Order: sequence, then structure tokens, then C-alpha cells
Amino acid sequence: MEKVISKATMSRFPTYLKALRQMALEGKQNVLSSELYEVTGIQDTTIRRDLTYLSKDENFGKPGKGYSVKHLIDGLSEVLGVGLESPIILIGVGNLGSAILKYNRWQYTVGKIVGCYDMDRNKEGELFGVKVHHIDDLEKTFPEDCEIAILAISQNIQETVDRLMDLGVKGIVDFTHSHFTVREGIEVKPVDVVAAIQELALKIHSKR
Amino acid sequence: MEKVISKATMSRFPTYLKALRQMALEGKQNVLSSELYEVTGIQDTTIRRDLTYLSKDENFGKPGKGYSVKHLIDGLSEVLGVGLESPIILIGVGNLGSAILKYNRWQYTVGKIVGCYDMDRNKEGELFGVKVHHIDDLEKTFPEDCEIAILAISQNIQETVDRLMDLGVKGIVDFTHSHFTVREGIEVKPVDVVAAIQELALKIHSKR
DNA sequence: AAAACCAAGTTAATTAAATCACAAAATGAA
DNA sequence: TTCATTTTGTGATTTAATTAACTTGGTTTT
Repeated sequence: MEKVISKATMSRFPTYLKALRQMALEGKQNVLSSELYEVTGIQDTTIRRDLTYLSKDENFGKPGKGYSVKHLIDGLSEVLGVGLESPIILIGVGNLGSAILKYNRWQYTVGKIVGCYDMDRNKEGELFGVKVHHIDDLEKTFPEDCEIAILAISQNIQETVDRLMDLGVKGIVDFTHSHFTVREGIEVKPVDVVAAIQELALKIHSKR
Repeated sequence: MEKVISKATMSRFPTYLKALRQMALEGKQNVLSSELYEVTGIQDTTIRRDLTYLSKDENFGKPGKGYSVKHLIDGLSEVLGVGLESPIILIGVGNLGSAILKYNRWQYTVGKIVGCYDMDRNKEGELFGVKVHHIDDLEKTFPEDCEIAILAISQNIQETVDRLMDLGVKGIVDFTHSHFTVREGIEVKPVDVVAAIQELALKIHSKR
């Protein structure tokens, strides 16, 4: 009997992982749900409930002692697909694309950008150790088993998305400022500065 | 009696706005909730309910006809604080910071980056038309009425956040990969590629 | 070894969000 | 003008998520 992890819980996991890694770096061995609350602002009882999804086996958290930071990191990493080493491609090597690519040596791996694509022929070659192809060669050079694409372009967006889906991409990290549609079952995760600022502005505003 | 806008609704507004702007660009005058569903994947009934938060006055949506794209954009823009022209500062002008700054000429303004700060003295001067100060001069040069800061640094994070809060910053757009704590009432909006990929990986995974 | 304590885990209650189902309103055709 | 059609807007309902209350098991102290 598989427990199904709720959306809300899922969206909190990365937060926990981030906080725990910081703690691990500081040499912390054990952590209480109340301490995680201090750091994340998420209610301790919510945290404990969330963490039960990880504890397939015995004693994850010990009463009176807390959780082992290491165990939590391991559990979260597993469920979050960290270390999955799944190949990721990046579409668009402009300013933003480059910045993302530079980040590719992520502190804690969630996969690796194995190829980039751009519509500018001048960009073909290599960048930060990753091959840059022309977008026309997408189908020819598409990496096997690639399921995640990062979209950092501003033109031909829908067309590109369609091609990606045809190639079997299942998840898109969306840095574009435009809207596009995807087929049933394809996940899109927008990452948008403007939207972030808008939400902030609204929240700050609505407090008065 | 003020209607209080729910968190969930709030987080969908930027999505609507994005979609509607695309439609406006394409010359669309009216839009049905069912059409917005097609584009956003959000249930039409949810959309209609969300939009009621905008309709302070009469006939926003007309039965049999739909909503005026323009009216919706206006309403959303207002509630989202678009065109607020509030001053925003950017901390960290590295690769990512530069990319964000370049985007500053946002298609639809939500405010403007009026100043940047970096710990590298060599970066002092101007970049994409915006003044770059040394981080030591933060207090000296902090723009009046600035409530939002974009954080794109990788060092001295907590210290910087503390200084920002002391200066009256109410919202932080967080591009760092580290955890920091804020005082009660300060909003943090994380924007994180790694977290996005992790969530995607998890969602894709959990479907099998 | 017993007592006292502490914090995880869990069941139950509450609150928030999404969806359903339908009534009312505008439109357009006959 | 009237009637069928379409689509909004909103109570009512269901579902999901959070929070509160309590139980249990492990730890530490005496």
C-alpha cells in the first residue's frame, strides 16, 4: 500500500531539504520539528506529518531526541529524485540561460544539463563545459531518457514546446514570460521573477 | 466589508494576467472562463470564483459573452500592484543578477530596479542603465520607500537580510540557494531552479 | 530502576480550497 | 417579442490541508 504524497506536502519538501543541508553544513546531527519550524516557518505539527511520508522503516524521529539530519536528507533526497542524475536540456543560452548554466554545478545535484540549444548559430560550440547545439538539430541530438527541459527563450515558444513534448519531455521548467499550452500529463513549473514580485507586492499591499 | 483574497487565488492571479496579456496582444476582446481554462489548465469554475474578487463594480463578466479582456487586465493589474512603480533594489550583480537586471525592462512593469549592490568594488558604476553601489554603502544610498529587494548573492546572506529588514524592506525575492530567517511579517518569495526541478522530478516520478 | 520529561506520531476537529449544481442574466435567432 | 442558448455567479457540497489534542515511546535524572 503506497501512501500518496499530497501536493502541499510535496511542495514543502525542497524547503526542508534546503534547511537541513544548511544544518548539516553547520555540523548539526539531530533536529527537532520545532527547530525546523524556527527556520522554515512551517508549523511543527505539519512538519512531523510531512516527514511521516519518508519513514517507510522504523525510527526516523526519536521522541525526546528529534530526527537524524542525515537520515532526513537521505530520505528527502530519495523522494525528490536528487542524485537521480537525469539528463536535462536547456533551451536558450541568452543572458538568463547562461546564468542557469553556470549554476549547473549545483551544490546538490538534481540532474545535469547535458546539452543546450539556441537559435543563434554563433553560439554553437561549448559553454561552461556543456555542448551548445543549434535548435534545428534538437531532434538529431536529443539525449536519450531526457525528461526535463529548462526553457529560457523568448521566441517560437509554443513551437519549441511542441517539439519537446514529441521527443518525450515530461517536465518543463519555464523561465519564459509567455504563455504556452501543454498536453495532458506534462508538468510545467513556472519560474518567474515578475510573478514573484507581483505576488509579493500583493501580499505586502493586502496587509494594510 | 473587504473580501479577503485567499492565498490560493492570489497565487493564480499572475497566471491569469500572463495569459490575458497574450490574448490582448493577439487582439482578443472578450474571453470566456472556459477559454481561460484551455490556456491555463485551471478549472473554469475556479477561475470564475477567483475573478469575482476583482469585480467590485457591476458587470465584469457578461453571461453569454464572457469577460472583457481589457477589464480583467486592468483589474488584475490593480490588485497585483502592476504599474505601482515601486522602487526595487537588487543585491548581487553576478551572472544571475545581471540577467535579472537585463530583464528589468519588463514587458509590463511591476516596479523598477533603481539600484544594485555588490561586494565587488570593481562592479561599482553602472550596468544596463542602473547604478551599482558597493554593499557597504547600502544604508547610505538606500532608496526611499523601497519595500522589495531581489537577493541574488551567495555570501553574507543572513547579515544582508538583517540589514535590509532594518531599512524597512517588506518583501524579498530570494534567488539564493541558502536558508535565512526573517522577522514576523516579512514576506519571502523563493525563486529556485533547483527546487523547481526537484518538484518536477518528484511529480513525474510519482506518476508511475 | 523508577520517575519525570520530552518530543514524535496519530486520531480527531477545524479550516481552507475546489468542485458541483443550479439559478439568473445577457445574447441572438425565430 | 419571445424563446432557446450560452455562460456567468453563487449557494451547497465535497475534498484537501492544517491545526489541535492526545497517546506512546524513548531519554535522562535521581
